[in-house]
Amino acid sequence: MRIVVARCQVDYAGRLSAHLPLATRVLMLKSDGSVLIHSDGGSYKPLNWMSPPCTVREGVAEDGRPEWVVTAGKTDDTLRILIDEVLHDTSHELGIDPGLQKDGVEKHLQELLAEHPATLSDGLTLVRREFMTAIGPVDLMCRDAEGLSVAVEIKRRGDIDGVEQLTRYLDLLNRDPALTRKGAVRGIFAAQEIKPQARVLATDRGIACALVDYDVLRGMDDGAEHRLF
Amino acid sequence: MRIVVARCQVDYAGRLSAHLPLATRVLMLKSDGSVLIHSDGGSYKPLNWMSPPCTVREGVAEDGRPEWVVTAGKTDDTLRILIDEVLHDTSHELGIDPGLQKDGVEKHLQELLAEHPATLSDGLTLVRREFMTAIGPVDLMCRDAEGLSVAVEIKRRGDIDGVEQLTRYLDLLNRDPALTRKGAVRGIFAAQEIKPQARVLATDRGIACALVDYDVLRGMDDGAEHRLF
DNA sequence: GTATTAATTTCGACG
DNA sequence: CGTCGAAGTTAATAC
Repeated sequence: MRIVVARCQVDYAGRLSAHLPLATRVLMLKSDGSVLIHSDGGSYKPLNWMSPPCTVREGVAEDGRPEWVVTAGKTDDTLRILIDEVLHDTSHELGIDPGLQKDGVEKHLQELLAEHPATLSDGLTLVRREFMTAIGPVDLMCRDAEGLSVAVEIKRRGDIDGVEQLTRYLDLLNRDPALTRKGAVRGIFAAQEIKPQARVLATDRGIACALVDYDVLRGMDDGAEHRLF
Repeated sequence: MRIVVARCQVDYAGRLSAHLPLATRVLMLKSDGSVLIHSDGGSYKPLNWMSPPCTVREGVAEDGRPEWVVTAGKTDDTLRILIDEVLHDTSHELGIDPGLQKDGVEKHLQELLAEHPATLSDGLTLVRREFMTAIGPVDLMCRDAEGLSVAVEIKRRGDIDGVEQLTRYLDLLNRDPALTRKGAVRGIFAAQEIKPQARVLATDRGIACALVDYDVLRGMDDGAEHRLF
């Protein structure tokens, strides 16, 4: 990993064209050839970058200033960094990283709701997780107290396309005589956060919305484990 | 901007929980308080980070090692960086960045197609760009050689949700007597790349697909400008 | 390897 | 200031 602080201009040509005027920035050159150009702000996204696999060629521009040309391996994307003044230049051996361990993403949410379906609607019991249909898997297929089938779509953030997805599933499921014997399949849209537009669309289509609290669910899970002893 | 290379452990608690085992990494501390933790690989995304606004508090862990605690302003997100050994530590004044100038995004695609609607379908002429409806603006509203209304949805990458979007527009537009006097409103799904599933869904719903070549369109635009002289 | 989906998405525009 | 849609999205996972 090489870290350079330099006054520079940058031009990118590839899927789009982009230009960075002369200013002081941090250039990160990773060992896989990838390059990141960071300013002192924004967020984790660099102002410009080149994704691996790619190679950096250090050359000299017409006016004699150093110019680094980064080219992608497969595509014809090109990143040109014209160096005006180098303020800092160091290299460090980092080694390979063991990587990030995550907990609390959508998969975990689905696991917890599969164990506690009644938190979505009273009397709900799980029939199957990842219930396969011709157009994809329904997150949870349940049955309510009256024996009616209920399809549950789970999102971390409930957006309009999640409602569309559940609608497609319901359209298909309601053509299945085995599922609709006692009545139409109901839909529940479950998420930690539901956008207003998504809620409106869901309600309009007769789909119930359920807000999910991950911490509460995890707490219930602990309780269940305790009761086993 | 402060750049630190250190052997460290990291723990994040917030929207999810995440952990990074002990390893050597690059820590970027931006002047707005945000922190990026980079390894020597991956892509432009850091292994872990904290978005601004946030504040870094440099403290000491129970065992005496330095521990940096980054807390978000509004939420209760917390990032803990336990420092095992500092290998490098420098600060640099970067100043505010003039920012990135882009060219070639969806807006430009829409501008070019508005000038050359016939490339989508023979005899097509533009009625209006950003034609407003109750559920949002239709990218291009056109008329074909027979005088029928044609709604065009433009995407850089044509995905299934783009087809859903156009379908919603068409449902609404086809209830407008002024538009449907000569017949139903047709739909054209235009994109630089159309995913197979999106194409199938569009075709199934009677929506035409049109592949758009940005470079060719830009070329036509140049030609048009030349012909003015 | 390809295609689909989630993401601590981030970022910009618009009402 | 929230909401909505695009992004050079990237990254993981299923097929």
